[in-house]
Amino acid sequence: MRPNQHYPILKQYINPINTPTIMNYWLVKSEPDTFSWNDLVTLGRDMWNGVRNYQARNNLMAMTLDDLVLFYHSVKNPGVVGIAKVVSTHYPDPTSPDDPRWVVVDLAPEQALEQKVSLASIKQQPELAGMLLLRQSRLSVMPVTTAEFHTIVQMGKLTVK
DNA sequence: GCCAACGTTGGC
DNA sequence: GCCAACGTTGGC
Repeated sequence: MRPNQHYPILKQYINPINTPTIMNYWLVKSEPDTFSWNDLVTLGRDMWNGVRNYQARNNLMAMTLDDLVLFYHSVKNPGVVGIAKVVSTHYPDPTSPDDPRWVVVDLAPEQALEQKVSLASIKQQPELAGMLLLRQSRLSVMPVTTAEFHTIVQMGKLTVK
């Protein structure tokens, strides 16, 4: 994936003045040993399956097409490593065929951060003190505010001109 | 490897 | 409805 290949699209999304529709921002966690950002890049698209928590499930169900999603590596050197995009809204999780409670969305890689935004640096950034990530450490799918999204993107060296 | 946080289960 | 026991997640 060429680093700035998608930059013009990203710029459109993260500039509130030019945003064509209401955008939602999210954060999803994955243990890189299980499924990493590079795995998503390699696949080009992935079904985000396996969520078995109601709060996380409700967040998946609230995602709309083209929402941007911070991709967070948990456990090992935790931090945000990339930006993904919602390319399919929720549908039943095929990995729980006998349990209709659970859903998936499809995600595609949008843009790798130039620099990982570590959990430690998030904790040190006063503007991010209110992040749900810091208050509810076990939640794996969560909303992110527009301001928080901007801050993370800038910390990841994807500054908007 | 340890432990805190927190969600779920099941006894009462 | 309460709560103890237990399992899982995730930071350190």
